[in-house]
Amino acid sequence: MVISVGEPRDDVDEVVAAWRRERPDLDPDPMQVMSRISRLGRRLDQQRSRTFAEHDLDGWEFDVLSTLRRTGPPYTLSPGDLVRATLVTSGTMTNRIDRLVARGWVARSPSPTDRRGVLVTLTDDGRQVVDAALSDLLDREREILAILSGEDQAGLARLLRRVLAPLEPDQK
Amino acid sequence: MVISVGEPRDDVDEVVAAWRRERPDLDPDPMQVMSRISRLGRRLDQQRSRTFAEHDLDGWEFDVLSTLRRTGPPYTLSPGDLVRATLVTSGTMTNRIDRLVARGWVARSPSPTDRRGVLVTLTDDGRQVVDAALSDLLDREREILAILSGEDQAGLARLLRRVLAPLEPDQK
DNA sequence: CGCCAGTGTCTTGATATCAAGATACTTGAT
DNA sequence: ATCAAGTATCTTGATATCAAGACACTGGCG
Repeated sequence: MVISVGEPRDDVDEVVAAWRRERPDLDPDPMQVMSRISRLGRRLDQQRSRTFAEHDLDGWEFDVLSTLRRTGPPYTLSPGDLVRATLVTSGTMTNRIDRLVARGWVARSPSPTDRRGVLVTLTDDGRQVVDAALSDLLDREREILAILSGEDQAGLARLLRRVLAPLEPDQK
Repeated sequence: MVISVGEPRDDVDEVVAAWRRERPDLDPDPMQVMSRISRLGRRLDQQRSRTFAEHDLDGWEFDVLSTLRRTGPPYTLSPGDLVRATLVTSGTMTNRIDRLVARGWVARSPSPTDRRGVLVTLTDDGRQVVDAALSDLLDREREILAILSGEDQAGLARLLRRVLAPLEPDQK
């Protein structure tokens, strides 16, 4: 993989160069993509934490509240729906819902159609918090992406979609 | 952002469409990139865990051992170097080194030049484990990326580098 | 109608992580 | 030579997460 003149050099370039030196028998090219996705995931999480701190909100809280918010009125999903949307285990979701109930941002109620089931509903307070935080989050994300042209952003999204789609279970 | 015919539709497309409906006052385009990076980060972690399980290795163990391995002989770094390379806190790294010492994969020794300092060195066992795991990891990553042409992989790496570089501290 | 494999949620116990701070040492300025 | 500020590592206490399993209920099939 050739790095054209004028491109910034980042930590992953150093890592790949080091592997070429130490393990010349292997081709480290996949890291050019994979390590950057990992590192970006962590850096973006750090950014998100900083943005949400201004709203007294944790990243995981936003994940749950925003999932409920974007479904539209009556802002209700089952714990199982939330598990599938957020890539955490069921035990983790039980714990998260407990804490969001304690904060007054969601309410639990029994499902009227399935006696094993529970419904989780966003409260008015919860909706206000997530609405304000989302606006700030998008502003901050837009700033980070401003280094790319609109076309490059769209191209990046398209390439990421193609890699991600086969990794998501139950395709349509 | 227009989705051309023939592109796969993924969960993030659904999320973005939902936000356009529920918050038409906001532009959710940044999510097309940011949410996919987050989700890919988690999915790739899951893949890595499965690959490493065959080597009785955890993802965090690989992160530390591989950082030492790629520096070349004598495979030695300070805890501080490892902290900076792996994006975890110093307390976490102390704990990780403790466990790797217990496993016999690294050894601690006092720094000869700084009496506050410690040196962490990969053992022969540690080197064998990380060498075998790296080969498998790259094979698996190559399979996942095979959905893209070589050119698209290089283009994706280039776009990711441009987004990541400004988020890494102390640029050169 | 009654059974049983499957499903939805929660509980338990172990563990990895972080933030904040303690401790010991180094470095540079005076 | 001394001191203050900075640096490197480790400790502490709180917390979020996961894997595995318990429990109650559902829905299809004989």
